Amino acid sequence: MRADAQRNRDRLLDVAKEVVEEHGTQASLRDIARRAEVGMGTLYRHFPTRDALLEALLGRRFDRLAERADALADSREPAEALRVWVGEFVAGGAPYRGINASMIATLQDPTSALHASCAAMRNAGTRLLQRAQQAGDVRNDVDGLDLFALINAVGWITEQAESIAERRAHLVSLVLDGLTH
Amino acid sequence: MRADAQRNRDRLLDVAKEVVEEHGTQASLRDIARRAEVGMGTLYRHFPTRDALLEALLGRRFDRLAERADALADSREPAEALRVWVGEFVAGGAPYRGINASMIATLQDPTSALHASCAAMRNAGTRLLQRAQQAGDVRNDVDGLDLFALINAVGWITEQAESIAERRAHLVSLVLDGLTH
DNA sequence: TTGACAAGTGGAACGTCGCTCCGGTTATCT
DNA sequence: AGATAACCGGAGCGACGTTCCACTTGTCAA
Repeated sequence: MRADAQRNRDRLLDVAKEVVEEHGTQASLRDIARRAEVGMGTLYRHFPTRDALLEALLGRRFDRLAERADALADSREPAEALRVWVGEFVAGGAPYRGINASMIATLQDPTSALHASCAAMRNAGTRLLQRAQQAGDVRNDVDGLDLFALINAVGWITEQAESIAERRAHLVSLVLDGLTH
Repeated sequence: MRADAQRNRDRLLDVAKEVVEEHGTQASLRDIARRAEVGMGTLYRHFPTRDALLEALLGRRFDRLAERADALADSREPAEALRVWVGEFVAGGAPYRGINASMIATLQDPTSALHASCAAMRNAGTRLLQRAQQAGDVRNDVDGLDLFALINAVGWITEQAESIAERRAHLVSLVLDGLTH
């Protein structure tokens, strides 16, 4: 990649991070290009779809959550590991409004640039869940998709209203209690 | 109201119902006007905001859910009444994609045309919850907002993916079990 | 060092949207 | 029948996502 292209790419990512934290994953692409002092063509050259841009922003976050799940599996009791991970999952999505909707959309679209890292993260969560089930801590009629659906649901609702966001930990706790024996 | 105005209003509502069921609460207003064979001015004259249009479409639905809560309170055991109502709440929102987001937004904006009927419905749900708590069926560290948040969260997630929608009843059941002793 | 050219760029253009506004039309009442 | 208030359609504005292409510039071989 040419040096000027690399500069523009870096600059776009910096600005995109800022704008997405401010306006969510539905932020205006034009606005991002404008703030990066770059034409629309340049933005689209580097990130042909909105997902491609989000992938660069969120992919690492997903990877880190997947790693975190594995680390917790090694260091904590099954039920507690699951609890901690879910808490971090929900809290971690907070700064990026719309991230939960993006995750669900991504997971259904195998062509999405985010698909792989998102699926890997979901699988890591599933492993934590199964471990807790084998330990007898979690009821057996729950699978990874149930877990993923519920934690995204709670993540989503906590970004809809400040009064609900304040209860994030409580809502997570209520839902997890429903999964626990 | 003049006869022609009434005709246009009725026609707009018919078409809006159709289009919203097809495209969700974020449906294009221009599209609604077009399909109703009416100008944008006419649409905005009758429904000055998107909420005003939704109010006409969804208000009755909310009222009916509120009444339903009261009826269930009279005819069922507290825990079962809550369970049935929550199930109907979540299932009933299914045909209108985006309804859960609209409800949360509406509830935070007292100027919204939908605010009153939405708040009334939430209060009806809260009464069912409190009744179940007094009967000792539901844990006491849950309030009406927790309940409302959770059922909207589940409602929302079930409109995000067909594979999740299939599990609607199961997810509702998991969440309710978390509230139950 | 220089020249050719692939790689990279910016922004105009198109069709969409929500929303406002207004000149023309028409139902209704006297 | 005529006046008039209510009602109408759609043009216009500034935003959006996305595509496209004429122009500029970094790079590398000669």
